[in-house]
Amino acid sequence: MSQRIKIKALLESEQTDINVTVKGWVRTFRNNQFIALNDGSTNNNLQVVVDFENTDPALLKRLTTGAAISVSGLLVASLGKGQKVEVKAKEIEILGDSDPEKYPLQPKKHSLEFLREIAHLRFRTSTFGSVFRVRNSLAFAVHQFFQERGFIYLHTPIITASDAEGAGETFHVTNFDLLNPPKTESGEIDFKEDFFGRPTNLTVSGQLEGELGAMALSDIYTFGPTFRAENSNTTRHLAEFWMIEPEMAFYDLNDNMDLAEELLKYVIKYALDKNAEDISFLTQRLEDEEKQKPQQERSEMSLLEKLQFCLDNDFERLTYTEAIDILKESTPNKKKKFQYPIEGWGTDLQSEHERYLVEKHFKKPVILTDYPKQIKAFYMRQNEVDANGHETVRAMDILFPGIGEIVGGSQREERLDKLEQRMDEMGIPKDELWWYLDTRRFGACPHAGFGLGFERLVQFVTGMGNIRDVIPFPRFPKNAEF
RNA sequence: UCCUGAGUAGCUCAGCUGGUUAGAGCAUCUGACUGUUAAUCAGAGGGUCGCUGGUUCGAGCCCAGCCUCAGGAGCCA
Repeated sequence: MSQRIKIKALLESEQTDINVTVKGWVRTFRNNQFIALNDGSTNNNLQVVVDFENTDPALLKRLTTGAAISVSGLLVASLGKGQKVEVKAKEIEILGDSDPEKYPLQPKKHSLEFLREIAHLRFRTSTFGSVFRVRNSLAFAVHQFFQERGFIYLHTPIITASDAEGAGETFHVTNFDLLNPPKTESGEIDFKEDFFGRPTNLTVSGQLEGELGAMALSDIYTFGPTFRAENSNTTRHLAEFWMIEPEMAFYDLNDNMDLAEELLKYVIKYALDKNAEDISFLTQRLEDEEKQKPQQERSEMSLLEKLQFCLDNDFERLTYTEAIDILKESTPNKKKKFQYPIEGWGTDLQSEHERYLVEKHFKKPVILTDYPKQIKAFYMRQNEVDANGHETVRAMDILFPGIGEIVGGSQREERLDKLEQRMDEMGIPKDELWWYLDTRRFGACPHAGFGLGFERLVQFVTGMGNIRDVIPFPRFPKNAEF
């Protein structure tokens, strides 16, 4: 018996009239003779032709949607129009039956909402097959990008006692009996008795530890899961998501922006090359979906065009202050179309403002820098006070069309006195972060880094509207199934 | 968490101003056909109308509470 060949390789094969063995899952069985077989190696199905007149009817009945089968036969040029080659089956073995009365996936269109409820089976659909092949390519490309540039992949802890954002809602980690935790004499929970001897939580970011690595290895990156216990119910938030966080010694904010832009273009290019068929399928899927919408809400560019456009154009870079000026003078602001009118300098931009800048004004990815100090984290490097008395920090956010903030980063504050002063102002406990402050005591140097939300990147490249559809098993409020 | 909308067959939905046996398309099953591309044609089966309570002679429809989902907002990646 010939060895099993994956369908992707088989469809690309130049040879015909050879014996092959393929294994996969039945998508459809048409006309009692045509099996559309898929094994996940490609979005395309292989057509297997069954000689139904000389095949046991009992076997034909078991060729149902979802069944796992093994087929041996002759690879031949197809007589039909939909495909170049097909396999004339000589031998079919049912490896796993699939009861059509109970199998939830039908040979028809399903809503993404329904498929989310059967996330364990949705990999078997064309859409999710493509999404997760693209996700895989993007993850690989991230590693390749950094490895080519001599970055060290650093594993930062999942369980930590620190909270990098200062205020992010965290998931607690404990092995206490929650109904009966040890108490101190004053009646409070006694964390000295807990597993780690102190309160701990799942990490919200590997940044602080990443900085420690960069202060010796020069260029590091992390790529791992992070956790936020925020009750966010949106198409852009998850309780468990993957983040890429490079941290570079001797980088300033411009170097940081250059690297981030280069990374994004590199991984998008990689996916476009590697997953051309998947992205073309997803482009078509999105187009079909957009046809349902009124003309005004449809996007001007197709998914493929959007990705190509992103590669071909420099991201627009401007300061927060410049952005405020543009927004102040913008038509929607003057016509009072913004739900939150631009009042003046100092408040954070709302989603509608970011969308205006990216989707209407510049019509391309935008990097905003130098945000007001008050709305950003303690570790961002402080700028000199400007002529208008504005206090800003060396922060940068990359905004993408349809996604919003995809990257957030900054040049870090390396000056111990400035950093401590800021921590005091913001009520960050210095004693708990003694190890972080040590990097400013011993051989401090200018450095910078950013965080890239991996799922938001996958959303952008696949065109999927809901972030819950670009991670295999999404974690969000009231849901931890699978 | 807030705002808006939704929850009716396996899926996608319709169901009027409250009225007696709750419908369609697709899927499934049975039969026919056999080079199909989400095959086609004929027929059949399939429902705790999200849950709990209330109003009413009578509730899928009205009211209250709860649950879940979707879109938007906030928080952010």
